[in-house]
Amino acid sequence: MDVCFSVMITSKQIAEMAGVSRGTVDRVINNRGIVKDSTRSRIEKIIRLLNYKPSRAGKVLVSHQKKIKIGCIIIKAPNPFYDDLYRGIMLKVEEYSSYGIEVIVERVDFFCEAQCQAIDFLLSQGINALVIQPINEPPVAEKLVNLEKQGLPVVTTNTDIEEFKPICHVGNDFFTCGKTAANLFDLITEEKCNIGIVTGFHKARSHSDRIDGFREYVKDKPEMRILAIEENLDDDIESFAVTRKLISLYPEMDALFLVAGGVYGAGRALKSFSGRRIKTICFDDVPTTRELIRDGTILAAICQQPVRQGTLSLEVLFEYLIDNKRPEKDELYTDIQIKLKSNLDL
Amino acid sequence: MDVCFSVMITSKQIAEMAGVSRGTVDRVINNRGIVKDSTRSRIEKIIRLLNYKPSRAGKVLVSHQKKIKIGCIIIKAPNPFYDDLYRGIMLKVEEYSSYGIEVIVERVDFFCEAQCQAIDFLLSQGINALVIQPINEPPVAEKLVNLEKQGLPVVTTNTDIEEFKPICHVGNDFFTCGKTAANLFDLITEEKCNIGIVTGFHKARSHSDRIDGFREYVKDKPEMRILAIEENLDDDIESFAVTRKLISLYPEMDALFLVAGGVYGAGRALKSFSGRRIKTICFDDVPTTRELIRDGTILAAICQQPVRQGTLSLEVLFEYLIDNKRPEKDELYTDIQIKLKSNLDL
DNA sequence: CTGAAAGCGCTTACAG
DNA sequence: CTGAAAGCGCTTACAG
Repeated sequence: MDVCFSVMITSKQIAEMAGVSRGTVDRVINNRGIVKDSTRSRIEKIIRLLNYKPSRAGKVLVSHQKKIKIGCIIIKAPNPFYDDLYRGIMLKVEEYSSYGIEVIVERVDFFCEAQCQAIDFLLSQGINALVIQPINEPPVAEKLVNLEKQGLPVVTTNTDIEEFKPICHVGNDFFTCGKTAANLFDLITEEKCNIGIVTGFHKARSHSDRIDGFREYVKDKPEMRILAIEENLDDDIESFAVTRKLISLYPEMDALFLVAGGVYGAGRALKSFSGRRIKTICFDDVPTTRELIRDGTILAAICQQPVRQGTLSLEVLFEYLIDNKRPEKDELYTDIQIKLKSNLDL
Repeated sequence: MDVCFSVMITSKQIAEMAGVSRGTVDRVINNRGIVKDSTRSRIEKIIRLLNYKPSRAGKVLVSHQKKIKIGCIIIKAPNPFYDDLYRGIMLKVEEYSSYGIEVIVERVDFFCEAQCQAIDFLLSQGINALVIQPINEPPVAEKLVNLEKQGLPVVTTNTDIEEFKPICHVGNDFFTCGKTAANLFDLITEEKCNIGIVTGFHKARSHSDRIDGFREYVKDKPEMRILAIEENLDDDIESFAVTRKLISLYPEMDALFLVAGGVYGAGRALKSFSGRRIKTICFDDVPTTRELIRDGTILAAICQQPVRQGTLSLEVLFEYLIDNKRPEKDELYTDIQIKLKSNLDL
């Protein structure tokens, strides 16, 4: 029988053992102020010996005297995917507000200027840290670079931005997502398929990364052929049109890879060709997609845990502000989940 | 632009506004002691108005005066799956010990008596709550029933036990797991397959639930045929033997469903028939299985997030002890994850 | 270079 | 029925 006990040590105990005050122990632990070398090493030895870890609760309580504020900026758009990210953030907002940490959440339109304004507004509110789902434009990057210069930690969530390095990016490994999609096509078509691809924007990195990952996988599979790639601008009407075009143009097409938005429109297009059987895989779990999976139009969705992305982003900043700890990696990826009809509802 | 502010309210503020002491506010919030009806309703109104939520940090700090102890009993066995559950538990143990909550973790052999002894030991240590991965035997159930009678909350994790109702069971929906396996076979075999099944124990509920879920899915698919079900007693050597037997006995077998342990043994059997191509799906992500997925012997593993099961179990008890809050559901299921070669390493 | 005191938000005896 | 005080573990001025 293996037993493991965990007992709590407090800074008071450390202080008593070292024959000093708690203030001095604090100075050693957090490297503030000057401590005589001999006392410092005596205290450090005891800390190591007892594996002392300061109480989170105590720290949080003190932090309340500092009136910590965290700002969040996420994109406002009719896509219910964004609601999940928002939900994840709000879960933590509630928790943290009970910890005495104020959070200000802004949902802004998909415009560069709107996002810049939101940043300025949050600054005027005196935030100490920022979570942002950034629009990939130079003016936004510039503002973020300035924030970090002022020592204000920034976490980017869900999407990345060039020309700026946050303390941590929380998101999804788009390349591996694309590879996973190809892996799944491989299995469900027994390595032989003629694939049509409908992407959102050629220029959107998240979309092109998924396609790159997909290509990486199929490059060793001569019988998995990519017929064509079309753009749907993440728009359902456009998606309907280009998907129909692909299906008519390529009678041999038996697989459809939906890289981005417009899944509903593509689904409608698929249904309008009732004679054709086209195996389809898409990304992200939104209500209209669920419906298409249930009725068999789409076989699988590859999902990225948007709720988790929201909560994780705030957790990173919490650790940074309260425990003064940077995340271990500068990229934190959520799981790549494959959802079929059977494991859709959980 | 939508903005959402979250500001913290304290019991001190409530007290001031209601013109009472913090003690009285506490009495109202936690229903302890008697409060004059008029003061109570005045305080309650303010609490509702400001949406007051007591500070977690404050509560945790107070709880330290009560010396809370949580006991954990998990099964000790050479299966690395159990190490993941242990790891999940240890993650929270570290966190909670910094909160002043003591946790005692015991890993005990897969024997009814060993588990009963472990329960007695933890009781003698004065635990206030228990997490257990129970062995499904009446003596264990009896002990657990007694604990709950004494008001000691119990959470079962990973596996269930009959004749005892915990405040919450954290685990996996085995039935839906089985359905998902069948769904995946459906996709990768284009609805036509002759399936051999190798289970662990016919009597183990988790194993038979998976098979029931599987059957539920294939019952509408006349071309997905189950050829036979064999037991491998979760043992690799036995697994090797029965898998070989199935493959030789059924030349038409082109799919293999591995329901429980012994995946490595079954993998070796598959490799020994190099001429046959048998599509194989199994459960759980352990090192030997990863190897078989990488080399293509196994196409997919359906996984149950054992680490998450460990952390979640302790989180439930934490909420119960600190916030006096029961979990919303009495069954908390972790996600059903499908892992292929491409999304195995994350 | 170091210590004593006050305070973060909550609950727990105790006093009235 | 209600209030004042002490204390949980930590950090922050302030004093020496």
